[in-house]
Amino acid sequence: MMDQYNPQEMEPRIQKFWEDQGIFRFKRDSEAPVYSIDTPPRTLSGTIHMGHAMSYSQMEFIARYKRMQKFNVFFPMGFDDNGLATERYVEQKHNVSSKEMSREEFINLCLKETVVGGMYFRDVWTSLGISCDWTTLYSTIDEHCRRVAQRSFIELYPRGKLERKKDPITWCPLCETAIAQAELEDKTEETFLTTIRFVCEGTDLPIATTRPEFLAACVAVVVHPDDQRYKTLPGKKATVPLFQQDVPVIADSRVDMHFGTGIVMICTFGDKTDVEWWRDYQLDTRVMINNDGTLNETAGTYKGMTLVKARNLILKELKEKNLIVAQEKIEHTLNAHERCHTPVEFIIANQWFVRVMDLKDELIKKGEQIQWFPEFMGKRYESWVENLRWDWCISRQRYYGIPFPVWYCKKCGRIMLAEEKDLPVDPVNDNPPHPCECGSTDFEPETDVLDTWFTSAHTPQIAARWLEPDSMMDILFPMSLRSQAHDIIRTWAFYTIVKAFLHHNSVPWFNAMISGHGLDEHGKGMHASRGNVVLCMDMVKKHSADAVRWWAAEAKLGEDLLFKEKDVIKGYKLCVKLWNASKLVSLHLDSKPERVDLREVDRWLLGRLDTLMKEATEHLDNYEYSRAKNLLEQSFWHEFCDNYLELVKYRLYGETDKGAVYTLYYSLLTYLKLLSPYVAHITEEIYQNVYRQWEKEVSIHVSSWPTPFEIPESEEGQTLVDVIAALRRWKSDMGMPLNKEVSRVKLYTRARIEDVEDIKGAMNVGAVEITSDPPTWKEKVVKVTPDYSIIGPKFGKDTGNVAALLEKYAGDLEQTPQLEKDGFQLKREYIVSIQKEFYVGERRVEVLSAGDVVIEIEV
RNA sequence: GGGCCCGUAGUCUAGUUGGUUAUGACGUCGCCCUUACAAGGCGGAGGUCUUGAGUUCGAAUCUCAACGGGCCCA
Repeated sequence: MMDQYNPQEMEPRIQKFWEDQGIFRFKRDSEAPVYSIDTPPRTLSGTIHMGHAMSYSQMEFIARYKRMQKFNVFFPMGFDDNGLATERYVEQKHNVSSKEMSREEFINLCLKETVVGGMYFRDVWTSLGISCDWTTLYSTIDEHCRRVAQRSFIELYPRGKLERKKDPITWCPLCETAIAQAELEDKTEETFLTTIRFVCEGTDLPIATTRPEFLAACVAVVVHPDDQRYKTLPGKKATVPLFQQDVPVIADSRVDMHFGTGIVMICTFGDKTDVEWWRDYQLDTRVMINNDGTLNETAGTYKGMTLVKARNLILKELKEKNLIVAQEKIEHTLNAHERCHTPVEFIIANQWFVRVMDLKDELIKKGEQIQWFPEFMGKRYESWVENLRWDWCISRQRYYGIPFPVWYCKKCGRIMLAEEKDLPVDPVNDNPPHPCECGSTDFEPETDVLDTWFTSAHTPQIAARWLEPDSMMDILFPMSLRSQAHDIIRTWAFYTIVKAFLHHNSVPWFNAMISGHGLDEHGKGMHASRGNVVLCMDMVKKHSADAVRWWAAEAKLGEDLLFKEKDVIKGYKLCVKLWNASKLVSLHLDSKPERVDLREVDRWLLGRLDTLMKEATEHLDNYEYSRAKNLLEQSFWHEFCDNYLELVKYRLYGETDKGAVYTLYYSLLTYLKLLSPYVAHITEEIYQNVYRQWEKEVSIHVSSWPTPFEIPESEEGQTLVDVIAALRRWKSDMGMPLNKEVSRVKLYTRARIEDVEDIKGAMNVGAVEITSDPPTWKEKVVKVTPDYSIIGPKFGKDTGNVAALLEKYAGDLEQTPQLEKDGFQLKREYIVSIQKEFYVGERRVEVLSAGDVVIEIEV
């Protein structure tokens, strides 16, 4: 029996039921086709807010839908607790610094937080009803993941795909580690553009720069080859002020002639383009900064200073020596580390790289083999790969990560890799497998750790237990779907494609569903620092998990969704409506109904549902869950509740109408199934209460996705629904109860109406007459409402007379837009409304229209 | 500067293989506690579909340009 909708009691009970029944377990031995999802492992951040709730809900809708399509759905879950994100979280939470504790101690603290965080995540996802298979749970620091990452390393190195080189890399001075190109973000900053006087063979050369502190590291100056001002310069030497080194003048068309003076200085290394030009022209290297950000001997008298301090002193010295030509304030964009927003520097150091620059063409081809939703996201991937200028740096000078399986021979410098049987290893604590070829047993362990992405690029393989005795790679890889947000196309998506290509010569997944972000009500990302975080758990407790999920389903694929609490409330209202409609239906079901002859209105509803099923299915097949949801919402609320339920009620009281019961049973079941991927709990509860006794599947979520009844949409049914709706509106306007008796109704129409029982029954009409003749009423204007806001100012004291004339000639004004009467110009627009009465002989009737039908009501 | 996405009532939004009167919700105003539901029902007001040009019998929809917003990369 259905009482009241009570999500607080019901949802946890339903979640426990799902878990107890193992509804979401992947079935290894099943014959059913597999649908696998490469899910994003959550990083440890201490909170799960509505943005996270949105993105996980979206893949969750697809998982539930595919399950009902009878796929054996693999929906794994993992935690990405390895790496900088965790380190920073732990440092902040415990107010410690990784540099001030022992490596061991810090790693243990991270591991402890990982366990705490993991439990929290599981609680939140469970309370939201995320239908992942918790038996698949992994963490990117666990033994299997360490083995996968290290195994990838020892496989790729001998194949020449990895390289250790002393090369410029982007360096985060705050995190004190190398980072990859993909981890940079743009940051706009206001700064000074200073024009400095260089000298070239006796003449002055004005060079504009935003970083005068890099003068000591200047190795070349560049002009545009077409720049008439500097036509003669390329090939000559320029002398750098203060430091007096001579540098070549180069011509390159990448120089913006119109920026500054049109001459650019190249330093090793002030920014990314410096590195690129240094590479292209094989320029000298004058490294000026140490890894701690201070200056070295190249900076001469500025040695030992920080960049900021040196900058001020250099500017001062330039000014004193009259070497500054101009200075202006400008906005410019620089590169910052996306995790801490610190502007990056460029240093040269020994680091490990994955050689992705060699693979660009093939990686673009792989991208083309993946179907992207929305389609344009594929172009984002492609343009990222096309524009790549750096190999992927995978060395991180951190602690909490997966170690490189590498030692270096102290005697001959050879690189020693771990052997596969020993993985995972920690070279700091473990010994190399055998002595070096040179005979030495004296080794230096690699103390850097691998970039987190080196591991999380393997999420499909990790979830599929690659290389383990229980590997499911053969049935799970490539995966069916990757679901992620667009901001990590250049990291997670890209790296995953790289790894799948290198190890399996394959795409990692066939489809990629790229979502937007869940933002706060002003369109800003949710961050603790902004104080705008709305926790998923709070909204679930306040409004129900289904309400939160309904909100999440609002987001169009690929687009951002703003959090507005009233939209969550909307989800709650839908649940209440669904609950109450189901309650009404359930009161009239006492057995599984047999198929019987249906009335036109029944055929209308089932025909509409057929269309709905086809459209919703098509949308879901294209991952357009929000379009399917919109159609469902409108059909359920308006067609089912407002129209069908209202007009079928009269058939439910008294003797059982088998057609009505049949239609209600299957239409409600269909709506429940179609809605179940979204509002998963309430649909399960109703299924269990109402349908489980007659339907064989243990849960609605493993029942079959509905298939059409193959009933064509009924035109006559549509006409009847329209007529009944018009009569309902009319009664409502008249302030009549819906069941108030109407003695007679006459329909003027050419539409086919053969059966008027539903009009009589639903609207309590004594007799219904149908004619295809045109109506022959006499019209009588009973009330004219003039627009006093127009005629008042216009006619002044004559307003009253004009109002009377408007009333008198209202009928004529309907035929012609204006008339002159008694010296007044009367216009149709002076009238707000004309109320008419219609008469058949002396009998007054009400007249309504509904589609092609004109309705005459005897009153 | 390059690439991509977007512009529809006060707000959010549907509709984009061209086809009558542009969808729904929130908000607002009015009426109604009709036995599933007042977190409900019915109705009203509110739109130059950013602007301009083009293609067409016909454009929110296609083309071009402009303006505005967003994201990514320089």
